[in-house]
Amino acid sequence: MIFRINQSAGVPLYIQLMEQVKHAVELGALREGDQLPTIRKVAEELVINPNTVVRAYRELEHEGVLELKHGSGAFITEPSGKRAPLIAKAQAIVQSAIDRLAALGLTEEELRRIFESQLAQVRAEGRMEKQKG
Amino acid sequence: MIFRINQSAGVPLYIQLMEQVKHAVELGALREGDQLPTIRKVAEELVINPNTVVRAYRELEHEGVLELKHGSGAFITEPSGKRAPLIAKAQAIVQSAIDRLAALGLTEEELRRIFESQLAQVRAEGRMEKQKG
Amino acid sequence: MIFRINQSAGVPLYIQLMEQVKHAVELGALREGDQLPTIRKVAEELVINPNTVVRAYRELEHEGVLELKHGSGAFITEPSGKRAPLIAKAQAIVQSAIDRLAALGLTEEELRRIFESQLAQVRAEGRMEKQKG
Amino acid sequence: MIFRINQSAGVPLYIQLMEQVKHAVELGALREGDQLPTIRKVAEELVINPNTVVRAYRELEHEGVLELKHGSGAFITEPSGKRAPLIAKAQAIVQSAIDRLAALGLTEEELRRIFESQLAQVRAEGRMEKQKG
DNA sequence: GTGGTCTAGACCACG
DNA sequence: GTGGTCTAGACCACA
Repeated sequence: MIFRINQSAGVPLYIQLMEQVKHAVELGALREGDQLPTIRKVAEELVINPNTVVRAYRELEHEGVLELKHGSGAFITEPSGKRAPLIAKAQAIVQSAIDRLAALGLTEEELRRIFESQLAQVRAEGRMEKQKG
Repeated sequence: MIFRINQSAGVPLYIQLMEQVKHAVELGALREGDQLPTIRKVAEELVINPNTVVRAYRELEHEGVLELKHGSGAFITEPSGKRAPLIAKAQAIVQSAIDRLAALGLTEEELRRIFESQLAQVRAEGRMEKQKG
Repeated sequence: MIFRINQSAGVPLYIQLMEQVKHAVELGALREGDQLPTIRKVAEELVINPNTVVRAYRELEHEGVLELKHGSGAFITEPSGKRAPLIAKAQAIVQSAIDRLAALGLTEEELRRIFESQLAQVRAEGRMEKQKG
Repeated sequence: MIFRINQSAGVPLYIQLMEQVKHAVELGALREGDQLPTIRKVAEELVINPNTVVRAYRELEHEGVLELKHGSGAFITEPSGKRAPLIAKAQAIVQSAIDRLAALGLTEEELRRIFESQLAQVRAEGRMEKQKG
């Protein structure tokens, strides 16, 4: 697992780290029992505050994605490899939609706004899962 | 123009106001030269502090969406009514994609993560507009 | 006397009007006793609030540049045509300096900042006139 | 970086702060990556409200001069040290012109008006940079 | 510790 | 009546 961050993206660093772990888990790149790099190592590589990595790992632990074992490290807990094909399919759908939207000449910000507003609609209609299922 | 806010959404109020103005402009509901409700009126209607509205209007001014005229009011500057049909088409595309994704049983958060990661890819490949065109 | 204004320059409209009258007086285009266009006429031509013109004329009256005569109009009071050649010389000096600065590739904002900071220095050293002399 | 303000200059405090940061950047006194004093420290030193400093910093962020990093501070973004000698030359030109003008017996206000009108001419003729280059 | 958001309300400047 | 600036101070989020 190698992390990449964007210091000036507006997105909190710990969120960026969390997303990457989740993404890797969803794709099956990280599986149950796999060990994540140590907090110290991640912080050194990215030249960020160790507390930031601690926070990312803590939040992931709360979400049940990984488990922090004192003195031995952080390990993936979720048995989620089976979702990989489903995620792949979803990616294809999203990719196709974005391609069509980009062809319309929309900017990224507009696209994001439309996405969020349509999503809000679906949410309001209760047609969306809230927990994994 | 009537504003609606959600005090407990985690999203800053001034951002919510900004989004609504932008959205209205994109849809053509607000056109160049249209006057927005005064800062005080908005603040009173929503029962929020006028400074919060000031901030939303000022940021929109920075983005070139509106112009604040001292002593006379806030006016839309962007000539963007013609984008309405384009936006409508984009909404249809997004809606359809979200429907298919929701049917797969994905959660909102997963969907958002996939959307952002595919978007990042398109951005990296330079296939996306940065400014309105 | 024909006025021109820039609604979105950030500079108050009444200041813009004042500047134009003063400039015309300095150049000798307006002389003692000359009548200025009526407030109503100016307001109609520029499509601005008559109060704005009133304010410009009032401030100029305070500065002794013109005199408002009830029922008959606004008239230049200042006997300042003799400064015309001096102003012309000053314009030449400024023009030459600006040309050299523009050639250096400086932006307008940078130039203005440098101008103000050097001016502040001269002012601090007391080498500048405060009243006309 | 040490700030100085003039409470009774008519110029908004946040503008005064902005100018000083820009000036320091142009002169090379502040370089890319340099950290500015914290909002609270500036507010305490000048005995002004922290929000006023926030506004100055935020506007500078809009202009791309600095970057506010949540939780860690404000940092200069602009790579502009090489302009220092150019600015020094410009200052000399301006200083010389102002000296000659002051010798003519012009007041500060007249000088400023002439400066602005000649500048407007150069601008209209397109002989001036708009962006840094 | 940092910056980010928001409130409550004063006083000024512009049209 | 408009927007513009500033204060005093609370509470939250991030590193």
